[in-house]
Amino acid sequence: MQDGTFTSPRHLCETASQRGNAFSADCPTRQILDRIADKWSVLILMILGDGAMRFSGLKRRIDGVSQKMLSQTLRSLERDGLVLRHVEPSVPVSVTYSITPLGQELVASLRSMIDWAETRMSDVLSAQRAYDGRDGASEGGMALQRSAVSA
Amino acid sequence: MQDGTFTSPRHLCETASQRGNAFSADCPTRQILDRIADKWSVLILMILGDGAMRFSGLKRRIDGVSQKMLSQTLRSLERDGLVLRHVEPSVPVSVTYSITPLGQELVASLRSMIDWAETRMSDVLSAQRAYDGRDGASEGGMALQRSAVSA
DNA sequence: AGACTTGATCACTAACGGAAACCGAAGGAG
DNA sequence: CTCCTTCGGTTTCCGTTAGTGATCAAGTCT
Repeated sequence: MQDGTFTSPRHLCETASQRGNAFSADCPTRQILDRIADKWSVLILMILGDGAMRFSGLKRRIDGVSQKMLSQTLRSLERDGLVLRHVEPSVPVSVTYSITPLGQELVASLRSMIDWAETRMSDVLSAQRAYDGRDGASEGGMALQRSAVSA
Repeated sequence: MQDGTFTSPRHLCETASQRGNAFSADCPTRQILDRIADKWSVLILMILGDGAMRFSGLKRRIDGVSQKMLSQTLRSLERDGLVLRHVEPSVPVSVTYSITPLGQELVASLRSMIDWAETRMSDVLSAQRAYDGRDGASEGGMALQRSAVSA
């Protein structure tokens, strides 16, 4: 039965083509997707897309991020070539982060994603309320629904 | 000192404005961002953006996803009003998932994000290789670098 | 009856994420 | 000199979550 896991087409990815395929599990694109499809990465890139900023500035701007996640995410983004880290050996060390051209390309897509989330927020919220209120109501004949198995 | 955490501007969000602000921790947009900034959500929405598909079809198409994560992610997306779930009480139950107009809007942004990831994959990979090889090389005077504390 | 299909769920483990402590260098107060 | 502070982190502890494999329920075919 588990053999079925491997019968799916591996798609072409590690072949000569320079283009990745996010749907194939072993394609590096999948790792990259997992990295950039991250709450903190998106917010950091969005901010740095508007200009360089110091560590403490990012922490102040991104409400609710912990030092650990901020430095960890910044290091990932630096490793991926999306942000630059500049250390100023001043009195107390001052570290400035900026975005690379490669990262700037990505920011454009992310911006439209955030824009969608901010404008459609209320639609999503009402959909959630509708979904949460649908269960246990006047539905009587749906034997194959999720509620039928929950016992 | 910890009071500083709360001195940051809460931005306007739960006010009269219908528009969210992803940078404020208590704005619903943040939750929505966390939901859609997810590997599996992105891949599912991308596929459903091309047309409806059954559970097993999605599982076959998205290489490496488990049944649990697939049904779990699909239910989240359904709750958020991004996908529709249609149960066909046929011989073995057949469940078809399709995208909503709201979800279709989002797919456009996601597509450009994936497109970036697939085309820039090699750039990111070479940046990663450069970053991983930078440590322990001919750097002699960088006392404030990360390597100084790693001992 | 036994095996198989489809979609969902359970038990369990590995990894993630947050709070807070600690660090290391430099500067100032007492 | 010792204590305390700032900046940019790292480490530790621990709860939550993601992820895997096995299982389940219903129904059909052999």
